[in-house]
This record gives sequence, structure tokens and C-alpha cells, in this order.
Amino acid sequence: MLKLTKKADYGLMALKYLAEHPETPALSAKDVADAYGIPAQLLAKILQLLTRNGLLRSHAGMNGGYELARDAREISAYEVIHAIDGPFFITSCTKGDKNCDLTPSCTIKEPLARVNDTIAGVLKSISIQDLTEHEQPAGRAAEANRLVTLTL
Amino acid sequence: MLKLTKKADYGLMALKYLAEHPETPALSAKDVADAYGIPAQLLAKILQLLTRNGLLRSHAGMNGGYELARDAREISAYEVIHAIDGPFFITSCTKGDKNCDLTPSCTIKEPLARVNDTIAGVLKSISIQDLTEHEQPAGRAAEANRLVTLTL
DNA sequence: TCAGTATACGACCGATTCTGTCGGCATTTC
DNA sequence: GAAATGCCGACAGAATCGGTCGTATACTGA
Repeated sequence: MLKLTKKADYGLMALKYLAEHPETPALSAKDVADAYGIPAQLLAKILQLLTRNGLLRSHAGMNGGYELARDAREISAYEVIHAIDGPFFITSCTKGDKNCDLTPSCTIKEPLARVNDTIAGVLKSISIQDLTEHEQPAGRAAEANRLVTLTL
Repeated sequence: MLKLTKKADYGLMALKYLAEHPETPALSAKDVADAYGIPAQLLAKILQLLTRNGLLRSHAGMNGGYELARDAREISAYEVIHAIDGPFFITSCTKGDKNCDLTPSCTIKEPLARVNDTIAGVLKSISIQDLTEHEQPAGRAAEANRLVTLTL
């Protein structure tokens, strides 16, 4: 539970990889898949999804492939997850959909919706760029702290 | 993805219900299940799990049932989810387990582990008591803001 | 113009996980 | 001892997920 799907994982990894290779004009799905040992056809579908959602630009034909549609700083982890797995809800019945099927307007949903928003906020505050800065100098000078507000 | 299981939902609802009925000595699984339209046998197993993990006290026999083992303020949503669904990881391969099965030490896990911790922190900051205070006066006077720090 | 490389997309199946049920047993109260 | 309740393991149906296949389409370069 509360687990990212592998697809979302793969998508994040792929975007990170693309962000780390800005010099190359485009990388094919196979390139990225090989780099990480991901099933190529599966990754291809994921990259297509990301393209459809405007996070990547694709280019067919020889020497084709994918490139980031925006600066890595401008793409959030939230967008990636949303593009791949669809709307983001931690509870099965959130008021976005039809109302809760459980009988008496299950009152627990409302506080959990706040939690949902908070988590979404955390994911929105993380960019692909952030993912690439994984090697931390021992002094931890490069760390960034972000404050997220949870309103109950 | 990133969705609570129904069991965790049910568990939270049940604890909330117990917290809202402090006067009664003990409520049976059936009582709670009927109140929410949850399958009784399923809820029973969930409550047993919560008992095993020290969040509830149980009492067999007639007029038996469950009661909170601690004050509702002292039970966090995190504990409930953890008790029901087990260890909390947003990624399938977190360094807790055997290392990532994907080939080159998939570097994305490390930043995501921070996200994981942040989300866990959010859930830890929410108590069952918080869930019961769902009706907000229009003035929003009773709201509480909590700050969560995300360290990248 | 043709061959090769690449994306695009839908259908499908096997595996895993989740939800819910059943049956039997233990414990307490009346 | 009977009724109510918790305790526990096994299991079946359903849903979701992961991954594959086949085919169509688009672009490039010789």
C-alpha cells in the first residue's frame, strides 16, 4: 500500500536518465531500458504516456527518441506519477469520484483528503533535477530543506 | 498507486469510531462493522491485527469487544497503517530489503527514500483524535497547521 | 524509393495482491 | 453449558499490475 507502481518508478528513472544526458539530442526507449535493465517495450509505453502528457518530446525515425519537454527543474515527480498512474488519491473513495460507497458518508475521508493534499504537495515540490543530485558531499552543504504544511 | 488499502481504511474508521464512543466499555467487531457497513469478518481480522500490535485491547466473551489501548491522541495513523499493512515503503525496492534488483544500483531510490520518510512523518503526526475532529466550524478556528520538513 | 530504425497503440495473459468468506477453536459471561 | 465474542489459518474470487506481442505509422539516410 501507498506504494509507487513500477511503471512510475521506471518513468522517474527514465526522466532522471534523460536529465543526466542533456548533450545527446534524443535517447531511444531502448537506450534507457538497457541502461537500467528495464523491459524495453514496457518502458516504451511509459515514455509514450509521458509524451502524451507533455513531459517529453518524441521523435520517430533513425536517431530518434525522447527528450525532456522542459527543463528538469520544471518537471515535478507529481506530474510524472500523475501522467503514468492517473489521478492521485490515497483513499479509494475520494470525493473526486462518486461519493463513498460505504454507508454513512464515511467521515474519515475528509481528514485523509488533507493528508492526500499534503503528500501531493511533497511530490510537487520535487523536480527531476532534484533526483539527479543524489551524491551528497559529506558536509551536506547541498541539501535543501522544504517545509510542507499540513492543515488538519 | 500510493493508495491506502481498504483494510487500512477500515482500521482507521474503526479506531475513529471507538474514539468517538469512549463511554461504552467495549464495542464488538460486529458493532463497528454494522455502523459502517463493513464486512464483519474482515473487520474482525483487522481489529485482531491492531490488538496484536498493541493499539487495541480485546475482551472475549459476552459483552466483550475492543477498546483503545491508549488515548486517541497517542495513536497515530502511521501506527495503524503499519500494523495492518506492514512496513511502509513507497518504492518496491527500498534499501531495507535486499538491494534493488534492477541492475545499476538504481540511484532514484535514495531521493525517494527521503520522500518516503516525509510521508511517514506526515502520517505519524496525525492521531486518531485528529480524525474525529472532522466538523470544522466555518471560522476554521480549530484548525491546526503542522510543518513537515522534507530534506532533499 | 527503399530499408532500417524508431515511436504509437491496442489486445492480451500471467502473476501478484487485495478483499472477503468459511470453518474451527478458545475465552468469557450468564 | 449455552451464547456471545475474540482468535486464527486457509482459501477463493476479483482487481490490479507487469510485461509481451503484433501491427501500424513516422522519420532518416543512402
